[in-house]
Amino acid sequence: MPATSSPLVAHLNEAQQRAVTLPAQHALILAGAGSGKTRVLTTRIAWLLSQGDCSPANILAVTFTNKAAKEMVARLTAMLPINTRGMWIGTFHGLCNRLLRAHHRDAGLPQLFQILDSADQLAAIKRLLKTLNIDDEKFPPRELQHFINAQKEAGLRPEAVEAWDDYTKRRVELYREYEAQCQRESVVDFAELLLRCYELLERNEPVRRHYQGRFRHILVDEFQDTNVLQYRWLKLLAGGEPPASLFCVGDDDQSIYAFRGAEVGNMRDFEREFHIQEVIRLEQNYRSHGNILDAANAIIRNNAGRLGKNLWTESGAGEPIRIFEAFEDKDEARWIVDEVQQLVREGALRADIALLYRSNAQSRVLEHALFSAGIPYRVYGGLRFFERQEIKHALAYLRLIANPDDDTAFARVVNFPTRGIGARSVEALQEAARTWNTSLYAAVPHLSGKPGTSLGHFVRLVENLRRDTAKLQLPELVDHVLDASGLRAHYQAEREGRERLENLDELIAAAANFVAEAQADTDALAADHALLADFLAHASLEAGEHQADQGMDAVQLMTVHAAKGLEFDAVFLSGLEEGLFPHENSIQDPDGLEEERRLMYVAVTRARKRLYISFAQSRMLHGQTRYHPRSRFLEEIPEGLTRWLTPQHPRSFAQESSRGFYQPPRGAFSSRAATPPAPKSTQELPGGLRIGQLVAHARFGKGVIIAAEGSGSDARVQINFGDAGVKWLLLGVAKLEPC
DNA sequence: GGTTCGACTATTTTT
DNA sequence: TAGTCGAACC
Repeated sequence: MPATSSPLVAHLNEAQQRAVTLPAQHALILAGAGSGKTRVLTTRIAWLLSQGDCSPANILAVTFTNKAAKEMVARLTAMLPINTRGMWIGTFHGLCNRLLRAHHRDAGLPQLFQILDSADQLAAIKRLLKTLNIDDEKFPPRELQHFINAQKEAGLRPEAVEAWDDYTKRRVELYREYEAQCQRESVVDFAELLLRCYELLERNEPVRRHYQGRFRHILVDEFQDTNVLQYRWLKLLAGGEPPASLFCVGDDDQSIYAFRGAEVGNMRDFEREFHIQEVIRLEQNYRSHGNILDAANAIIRNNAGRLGKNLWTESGAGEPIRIFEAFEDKDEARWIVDEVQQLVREGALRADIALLYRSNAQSRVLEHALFSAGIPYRVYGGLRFFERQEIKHALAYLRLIANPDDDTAFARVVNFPTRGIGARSVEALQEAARTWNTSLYAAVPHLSGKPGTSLGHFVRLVENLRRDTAKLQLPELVDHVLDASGLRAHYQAEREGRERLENLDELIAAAANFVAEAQADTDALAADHALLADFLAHASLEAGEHQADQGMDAVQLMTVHAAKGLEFDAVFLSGLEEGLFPHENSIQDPDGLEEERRLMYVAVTRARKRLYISFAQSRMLHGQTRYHPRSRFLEEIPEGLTRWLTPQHPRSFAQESSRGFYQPPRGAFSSRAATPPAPKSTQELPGGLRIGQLVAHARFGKGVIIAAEGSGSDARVQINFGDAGVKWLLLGVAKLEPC
């Protein structure tokens, strides 16, 4: 049967069909925003299976987020009558966890090893520094955490890190100590999951051969987001004899995670190293109207070194992009709220409207305006379920049941709820643990004298928990721990404890849910508390939903990063100002600026029908009023695509000079040095002057008009005379010559 | 052992 | 401005 006549691919466009029906070979699919990427990925799997020469067990599909993995499974289940159970579909971390559990001995880990999330890792590092008596001013824990993760993500163990200066040498030493601590405590951080798994496959030939033989087709989602180690991991798995087919889908233009190690260069490397003959481009967009796509294309064209791609659509041009200039951030927010209300009056669903911004701090003004207007809204970001304090406490007790040597968990709850074990006792215990080279838990018997008693109680509590829960089902186990640990009583006594108690109950529900899903899967439980360990891994690997009432029809607020992969009928993109978007920390560096531009590209392509872009002349930031010129990205949108809702002022001094030859000094965006707002009342200044104009003054020399206010005989302008400083001059008094 | 006060800091974030 | 964190204090 010819490929195109198969019902599986009949509804796909030509490029999609080509991608889906490729023979078993390596492939790179450049999938533009809204081009049906997930559809291609899932249909490809279905296609492979329908061809009859591979079984579900031969498929490995890798994603970055649990959400993406779940969606893939859901779509596949809808598409295929078969069960997806034999397939390995999951996140890099989830799959590595699975491999490490299955081969824990070969990987040098106990079966019930625990997974540290970022917060746990940071706590572990702080504890390490304390034990080693190291000044955390000189080695800031966060920075050290970043250093360690960066090494691991580059595939480097301490002995492989090149260190020339003393500072780096010292950090490498701490990396080594940190590793030893983790090993002692049987815990593994996120980066370690990947590195350990990579090393397992690399060093253990039978294991490697087994998986290389099993996975005939490896499919990768969001390939542009892979880091060095993830790419190596993929190469290793695909590098059997015969090799598996690597099917990578990605979009270099949507690479916005370089700051956390993503390596866009992997796409080029893949193309070269795997001799990809033909990169398939999915350029037909099914999401946005033409004007929006044209704007996105025009913006991203300013980036160098792209793999190249141009989005197009069959739907019409649609509406122009609306641009609004506000006096200050509050006005911007008010205007957005007015427009939102108008849209809702016209019948739009609030949930189809998104308010996007570059950084979280910007949400405050918007929330305030929405709240005042009584519009329901939902903010993405912030604490997630498994990151909540009370949940973390409960999990710490559960972790001690699974593994009492988990010092992070031990330290977290040894005195919570308080049971008279103060900092002194813990310090003494840490000292003992160090001398005897044991975990905190195991060090308790070594302590003699008075501090032993309350610590002894705690150890007995953990022992009892282990014993009493051995025969319990997971939800009952959790329930028992909440009571026996005193957590429930603690929050019951607390005034504001109501919500926390509800969350604890929610944890029991989550456990029940987990058991139900685990039973649906085949995996039988082997050791005691094995299911508990699985549940704990699940809690670490999947921090859960981003809060909030989902049911309600609410306007969606989020950062541009968080919006990646989502789409909305109407998108408001606010704060399009130099220093904010592009962010000032990225402006100096060409690569940073290109990543900001990709971020802008992502933002624009979120909109289906209507896109609003706004900026404010002044904005409250860090307790200071700051004046930012409008973003250069606005200038990159062709004029024919936009409609200014406010008069379009020419770009001012700072705007012109911030690009090209003149780099403003650092801090140029602070209130002192930059451009105050041009008041609406004096947009056209007397005498044919305008903001941004170069003028000459008899005493101060040449300068640029950067602001104006007042009218009539009161009209004043602010001029930046360079060396002579910034002055306010009365137009009626000062003699200014345009030049 | 818990509270309060002042200093400090301030993109983007999944696993 | 506002939120977090650590140290001093009760």
